[in-house]
Amino acid sequence: MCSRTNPRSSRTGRPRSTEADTAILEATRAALVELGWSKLTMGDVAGRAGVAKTTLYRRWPSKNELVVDAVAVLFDELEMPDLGSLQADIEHVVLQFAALLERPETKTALMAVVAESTRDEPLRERIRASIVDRQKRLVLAGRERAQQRGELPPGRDPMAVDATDDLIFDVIAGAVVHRALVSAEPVDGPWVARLSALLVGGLGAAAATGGDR
Amino acid sequence: MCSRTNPRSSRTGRPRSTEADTAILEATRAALVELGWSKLTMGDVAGRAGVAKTTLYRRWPSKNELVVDAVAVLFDELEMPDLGSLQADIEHVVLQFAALLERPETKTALMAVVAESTRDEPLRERIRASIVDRQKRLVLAGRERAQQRGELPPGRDPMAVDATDDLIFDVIAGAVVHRALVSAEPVDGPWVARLSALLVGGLGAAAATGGDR
DNA sequence: GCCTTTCGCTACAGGTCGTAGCGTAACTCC
DNA sequence: GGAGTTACGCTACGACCTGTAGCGAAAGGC
Repeated sequence: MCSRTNPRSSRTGRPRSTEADTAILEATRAALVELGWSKLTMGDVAGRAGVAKTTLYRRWPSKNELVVDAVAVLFDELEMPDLGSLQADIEHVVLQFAALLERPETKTALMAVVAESTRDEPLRERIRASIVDRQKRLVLAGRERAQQRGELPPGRDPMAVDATDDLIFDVIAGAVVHRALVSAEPVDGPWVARLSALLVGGLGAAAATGGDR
Repeated sequence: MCSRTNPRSSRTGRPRSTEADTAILEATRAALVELGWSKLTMGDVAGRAGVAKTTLYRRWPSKNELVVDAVAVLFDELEMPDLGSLQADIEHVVLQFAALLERPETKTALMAVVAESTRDEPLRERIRASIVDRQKRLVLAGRERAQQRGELPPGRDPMAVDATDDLIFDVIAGAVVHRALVSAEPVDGPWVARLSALLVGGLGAAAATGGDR
């Protein structure tokens, strides 16, 4: 009833078990691997994690949010070392992303939660914050490096730069997801080389003709 | 027991009601609009269509296949008029595809069935045959026209041409889907212009430097 | 020690799935 | 026109999952 401005956990009472948290998320990933998204149930996850079903519902409102959190941590692996050229940077990050999509947990979960998010705005925001933004940072970093190297012209209009970043991100992430999940073909070296060549060529052509428009 | 080589329906007995077929598919789309993928149930669809639940199960093994068939007919609208240039053709087909993705039926259903298909090979094949191939034909037609116009060099190696078609398809379809469903930003004129400029530039650059490799 | 919150457990109503069984309707072949 | 075959609507059913409620016990802060 008093001032509760401090969101730093609830100061009093029994604290939530962090072990339970990690056990639940781990159990969720295991269930995704074995059962897939559609056959995964809250009761099953609770059993695997060794906790009561009510404990899950105290932390996550539904399967959707639980799975998002369980998969999101996998995206921490994504890194962006400087490989010396824009094309090399693109190829490296695409292969990393593809490896993530090859894992059965993400393969079955990612599209499913995105599908759910088309009718659930808070869920979409959760996905954006914990998964999408994490990928987008890599695009930003790669573009900035390419500009410093002189491979891309320095952006004058910040709006146009943002729009280009958005476009590149949608093209790369979309193409990889579509290749891996819709076409169901391998995202391997040759394909990635073609994709990055197309992108680098397209960016170069755009810069040569009209710039950032 | 006798020879049943003729697959032209089953010759004897009461034929299946084609009215029921169309009513069910229409009811499925209506349910997708109102309820979305996850809350759509077989019983609900049966009620809307005015048929018994058992009638649904006699035709479709599960919700997945039913929804694929219900959404697939929408992709018949996709057409590919010759607009005179590769870039114009790309922009037109992308805007058409985007309009399809804006519809609530497809928005909620498409990603969901693809997610299911990652663990269901027959379902993936059904999606490929009734939805994906229908889109892919447009890419083929656009590429051939561009070659006839001289915008793209004639492909010598058929394997390389196929690979390029696949790449373009994954890039276009993937980018549009990602933009519309993941980024949740509008696929409007300016964005489409940027995307097609990137593609045309990339294809031109690839042709100029190394060709189809 | 008192208060607060979490935990595991059980039980429960509500809803969905997918099937079985029945009598009836529609159509083909003889 | 009758026999055979298949589809239809209807009801009922067991199995499963959801999400919540209520309980006593446990684990922290003050």
